[in-house]
Amino acid sequence: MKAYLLQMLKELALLGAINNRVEISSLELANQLETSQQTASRYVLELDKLDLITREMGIKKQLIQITENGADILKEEYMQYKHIFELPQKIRFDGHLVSGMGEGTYYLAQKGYINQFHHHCGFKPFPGTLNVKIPQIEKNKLRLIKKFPGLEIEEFETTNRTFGAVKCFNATVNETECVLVLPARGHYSKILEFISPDNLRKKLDIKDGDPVHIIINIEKQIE
Amino acid sequence: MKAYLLQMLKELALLGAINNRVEISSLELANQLETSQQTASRYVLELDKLDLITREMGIKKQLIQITENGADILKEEYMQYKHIFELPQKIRFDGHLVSGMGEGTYYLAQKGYINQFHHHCGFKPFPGTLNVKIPQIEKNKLRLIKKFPGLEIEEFETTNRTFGAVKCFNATVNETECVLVLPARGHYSKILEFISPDNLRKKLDIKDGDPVHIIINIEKQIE
DNA sequence: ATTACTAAGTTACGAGTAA
DNA sequence: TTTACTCGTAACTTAGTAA
Repeated sequence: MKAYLLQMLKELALLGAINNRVEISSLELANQLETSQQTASRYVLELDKLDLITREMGIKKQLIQITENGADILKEEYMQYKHIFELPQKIRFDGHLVSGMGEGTYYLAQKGYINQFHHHCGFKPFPGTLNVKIPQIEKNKLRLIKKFPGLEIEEFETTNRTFGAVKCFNATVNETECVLVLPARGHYSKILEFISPDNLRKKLDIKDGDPVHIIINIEKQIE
Repeated sequence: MKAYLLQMLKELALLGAINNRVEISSLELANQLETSQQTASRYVLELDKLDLITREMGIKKQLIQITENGADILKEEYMQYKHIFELPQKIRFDGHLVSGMGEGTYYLAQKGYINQFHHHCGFKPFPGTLNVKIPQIEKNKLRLIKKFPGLEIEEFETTNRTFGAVKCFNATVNETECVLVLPARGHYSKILEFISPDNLRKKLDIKDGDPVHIIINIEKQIE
């Protein structure tokens, strides 16, 4: 997202456009942003196109309201600032247990991962990940987590293929300590994968669909 | 300030550059910001020129630290987001009493102001403002206050000159209710002016140099 | 490896203006 | 009054490089 559009979105939020439609002309917006009416108008059109705001044409002025997508972007921004100025905090997710397709087992059978996990985390992971699906709305938290260094497990190659780098964060699932593993690059999945020396599914005594509460510690690194 | 520079400044803050020098190459910054190495390099130069960061050239990479000016800008941004998502909050200042140059008395002798104050605030202001000097570091709070609508007293003209619009906010000075008056446009002064139906200086029993504690209510409008 | 210059390409801006 | 188009110009970006 372009930085200048974020600026405008924030301005609209300050004017109360998150929970209400706000009646504001492009000229008024231009004055707030110290730009021209034309540019403000263009920004509004761009935000609309990106589905970050909705517009209706009022009798004279336009009525603008920020969409959920738009509010999500601002929330993420807010969380970033919070992390800059507030004490390091934990990030919470509510999700529910799902079955992996066995990929976890496949990956955790790779020596390249096992050895690095053992070296950095001090345990040999149970062969298989605990998979938790998180709601779409939490995706901004995920993006935030990825901004933090965590503990990086380097990529490696076998004779067959390359295994990408992953990032690890200390976490708890239903108050039980374990380690979140995220791909270091690439896209966001709605499935979080956790590893542990134990069989987490048994230890937690949970089955598919059960709600789980996750806390990710983004500050303290493993070891 | 340009929106894209703010973005970079925030990125540096997330990397811990507010309280420490951070060793980071322009290429690494470029990857974080999803732009080119050249652009990241240019941003760094611009931020340095604006005195928002300091730089040293390390053995290979540059060492970057955010200056107080830079941190102030980020803090203000943070406060804006806070106001978007948190419950309306009051803004506090600590300052000390100073003498006006008699301008307050002059302005408050103008019918154009008196009538509008009376109409909107329900009282005839005591002829003279209470002037409080606030520290330089609080200037970002002032900028934030100005983002809120408050109650606007319109500009008016006399035969001699034009008197600019002002914004009013409910406030307390040492727990005594009064009204903050700020010029609606133009620059920030380090002197806050308060009006009240009473002679505040007598009512509060304070003299020049005495510390005063101010709370500004940016949400609730007068009447 | 770095940083950062130049030059050319791309995008954004806003005056003028229509609807 | 509005919103938003066109289009000339200003600003920003980046490939190619030098140091």
